[in-house]
Amino acid sequence: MTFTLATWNINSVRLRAELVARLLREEMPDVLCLQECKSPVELIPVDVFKALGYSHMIARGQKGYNGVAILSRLPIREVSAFDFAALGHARHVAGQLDNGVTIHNFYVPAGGDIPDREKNLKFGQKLDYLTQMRDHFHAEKPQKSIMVGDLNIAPREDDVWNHKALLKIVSHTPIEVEHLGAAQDAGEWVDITRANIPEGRLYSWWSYRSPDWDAADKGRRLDHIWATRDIANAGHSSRVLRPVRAWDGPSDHVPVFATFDL
Amino acid sequence: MTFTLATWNINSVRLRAELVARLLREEMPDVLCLQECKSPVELIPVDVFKALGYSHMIARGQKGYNGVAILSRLPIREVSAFDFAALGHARHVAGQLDNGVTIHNFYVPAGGDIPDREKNLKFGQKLDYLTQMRDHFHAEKPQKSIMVGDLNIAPREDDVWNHKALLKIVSHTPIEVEHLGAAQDAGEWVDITRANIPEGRLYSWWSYRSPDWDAADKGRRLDHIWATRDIANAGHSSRVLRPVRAWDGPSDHVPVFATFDL
DNA sequence: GCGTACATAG
DNA sequence: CTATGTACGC
Repeated sequence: MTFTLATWNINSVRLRAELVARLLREEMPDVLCLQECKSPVELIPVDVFKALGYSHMIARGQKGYNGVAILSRLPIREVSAFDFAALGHARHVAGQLDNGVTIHNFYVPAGGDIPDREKNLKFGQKLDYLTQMRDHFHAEKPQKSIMVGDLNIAPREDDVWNHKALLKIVSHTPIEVEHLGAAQDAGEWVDITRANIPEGRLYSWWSYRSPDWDAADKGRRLDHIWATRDIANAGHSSRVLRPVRAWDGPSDHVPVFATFDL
Repeated sequence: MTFTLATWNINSVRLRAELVARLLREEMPDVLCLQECKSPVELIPVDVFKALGYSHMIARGQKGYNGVAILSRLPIREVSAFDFAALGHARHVAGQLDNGVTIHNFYVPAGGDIPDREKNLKFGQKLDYLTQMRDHFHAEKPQKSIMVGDLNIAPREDDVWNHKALLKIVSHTPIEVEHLGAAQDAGEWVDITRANIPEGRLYSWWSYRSPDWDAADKGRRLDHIWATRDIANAGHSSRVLRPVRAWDGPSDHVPVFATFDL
């Protein structure tokens, strides 16, 4: 049995419900994980997604910020919603499919502009969030699990357009990469995207501030799909849908896909 | 020679530049007077209007409020820009055509919610504005002139959907109607719209707050075209373009037209 | 209800 | 550059 899952920071699910619908129609993943829904759960336009066969949703929302949702063609039941670093933010939801596979959907704090926890509260919160993620996955070793989301960190040199220039830019600083790596190690997570596409530059985000994002190509790989060994061993393939960045009224992130042989 | 002029409170000329273009294309008035442009003059999209043959514009603007503009297919030179009641607002501009006809474009203050100058500063300013308008036209008797705009007063019983209910509602209170009448008398202005359409209810504005504006029809005639006797005597016809209220993303006002035999 | 401005977040 | 919330004006 083949299982396709996608993750996409949608930057307002209400404003871009039609873009979500287009992706569902064109790509038909079994599960789509969204971040930055920026909407209370009850205002997410579920009818649009139901009409396309996505009759199941689990989500956490708040008014203008954050928010995560898992849309699914398969039944899914909510199994957790973490609030790492006690921020009171809607940054995680997890569900389990009938086949026993657990899916974690994360939206890691962006961390502000200054990569110094003394000068920038948000940066400290980002590191704390990752530390608690590490501690959680250390205490409860995940199995038969997939974890996806906008982790707001591009860990590898070829995950950014200019490694050297970005070493002091939040999302690519060594301390963030270290913290993310610790969380990954704690859960023994396999980076599925890079397992399938080990070579070359790969980005999932391009800033809105550059109108020539395609030509300049100053991207970063902030959106990730990880899986536990048991799942990763069975075989998988990956795609990053760069063309979606050129859709009309786009998100600054593009969807990342993975297909698993379960 | 026939001369067609229109007045329209556009409620943001930048947001509705395409609606203005549609009106110009479909109706081709010689002159279009706009109010509530809500734009500095230099940010008005003049190119859109130039491309349709409206190569002349005179305007007064400010950042987020008020703002008046006269678009013209004929050469027009600015002859005045009044600041009655010294509000520092962009509420008037006047221009003269090569044939000597002067066109005044006014946006009279709305006056707030409470029709009492003791309790509501804005209401006092509205009355003061009209008093100074009266004094001006008393001192400088207009000739060969047309004056248009959103005067924010519906003077007649059949200019509102419910005369009795609106007697205490700003825009239809007796004191406002009196003040407007005094300004009209001072300039010996002829109400061209009502000279052509003397009978029956006639509205140019329907609130955004009523989704069923058409069926409920709780309108008011706030937008006017007046002319001095010399112009009025030569013959004219009038239209109020109610269907424009149903255009996509409409203003809450519709254009009022007059055609003169000059 | 629908504009604007400004602040905040990314 | 593109979102949101808030406040204000009409």
